Amino acid sequence: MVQKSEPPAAASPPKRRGRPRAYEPEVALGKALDLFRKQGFAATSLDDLSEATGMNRPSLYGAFGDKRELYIKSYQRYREEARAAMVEIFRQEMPVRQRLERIYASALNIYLSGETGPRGCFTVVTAASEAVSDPEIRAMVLDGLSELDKAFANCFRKAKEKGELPETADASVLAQLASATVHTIAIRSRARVPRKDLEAIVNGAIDVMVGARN
Amino acid sequence: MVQKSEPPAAASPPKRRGRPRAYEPEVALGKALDLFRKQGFAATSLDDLSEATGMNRPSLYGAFGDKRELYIKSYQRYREEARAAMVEIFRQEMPVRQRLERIYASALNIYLSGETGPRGCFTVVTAASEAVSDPEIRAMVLDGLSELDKAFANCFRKAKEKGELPETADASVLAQLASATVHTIAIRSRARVPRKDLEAIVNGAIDVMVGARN
DNA sequence: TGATTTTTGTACTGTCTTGCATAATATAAA
DNA sequence: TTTATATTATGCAAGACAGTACAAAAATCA
Repeated sequence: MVQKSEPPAAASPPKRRGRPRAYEPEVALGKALDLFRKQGFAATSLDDLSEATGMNRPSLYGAFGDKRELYIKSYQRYREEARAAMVEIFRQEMPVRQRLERIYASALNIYLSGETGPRGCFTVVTAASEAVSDPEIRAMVLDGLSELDKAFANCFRKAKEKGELPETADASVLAQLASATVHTIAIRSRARVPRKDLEAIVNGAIDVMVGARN
Repeated sequence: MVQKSEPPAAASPPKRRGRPRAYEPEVALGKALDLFRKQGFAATSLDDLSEATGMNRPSLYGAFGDKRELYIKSYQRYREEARAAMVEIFRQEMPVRQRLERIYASALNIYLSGETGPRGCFTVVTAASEAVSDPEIRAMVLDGLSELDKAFANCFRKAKEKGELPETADASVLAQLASATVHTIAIRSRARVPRKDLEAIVNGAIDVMVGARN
């Protein structure tokens, strides 16, 4: 029930009035995200979240609002992390094949990590569950799906410009295949398909998308 | 709370002793499946199931066991239906492209139907949720995933034999792409991506897999 | 008709759940 | 030292939940 009683230790000590927080919101949100990813929304109780974050229930409400709001904030955090990883991979110049390999390696690392089981893709997990009945969550999931599509489309468009792909290649069709490959490994990782099988799927898909390695 | 009070009306009236059932197990299981697909395991209460099936809770227990057993039986029912649809499509001889079109059309019909929202693919939904923590359910999901892979692999192998695909085509790689396409439309359908977008994804994928239509 | 069997319907138990009210605690400001 | 403020911790209230016990009901069999 204690997260780490050290004072914030942030760069600027803000000299806040009142009793100091016993938690760091960033850390707590990360813990909540981990739990939601593992168990889903409905199967995760506030007591579970309280234990995982080291915050008691009233503090959770004060910091993040009710369970649904906490879920939404957890999802936004997830998206930020995923986007950061993507941006990092897109910053440098490199051949398409290599870029795709990096993207899928990053995705596999994210999906397969987790102490008590593979964490999978939170967008996919949320699409399968809460997105159906909650319009606001659904809108976020749709945005997440299309962000991935767009990133891949961009990737293939650039490759065409650089002459790495034939002029006849359809960037958006390839992008949807690339997204589909992400989705299939996200699903399979949840069912604990071994990493090497997932890597084989990725390699086969890359060969089809950009041509087999000479 | 009443499913239809008519007597079984089945082909052979079995003359069972005791008070007759007020429900038909097959019908009730179908209703339970519908609800589980829509809401998932954790978000579905026994009261919900009781209302949907027209059976009261004790009858549910008597007929199907506890909630988890009912979920498992619902999933098995789903698989039987999915398999029946597949077998039907594989019975007749036809070109690969047409067979793929039929398979995806059938999948889309299953995923998009549902009065209160798209029902999606129960294998995918279950993989994302219960499969992580429940080994028995996970085993069933893995079986479902590989059954689809195998069906597609068979389809492509036959196509190679008939000369519809080049000898260099890798049936198992194509099969995993075909499965990935099923998974991506299953996910997207849950986020209520419009049917025509899903059809575009399917058509693009088919073109990549078996070559664009002249 | 009465006994037997099977299922239904009601009600109950104990646990878990969410959300909040209230008091105790720890800090800064006056 | 006192006061104001922000947070923690305890605990409560109302309801949802899973699962079961038990009596009433509806059929067959003797």
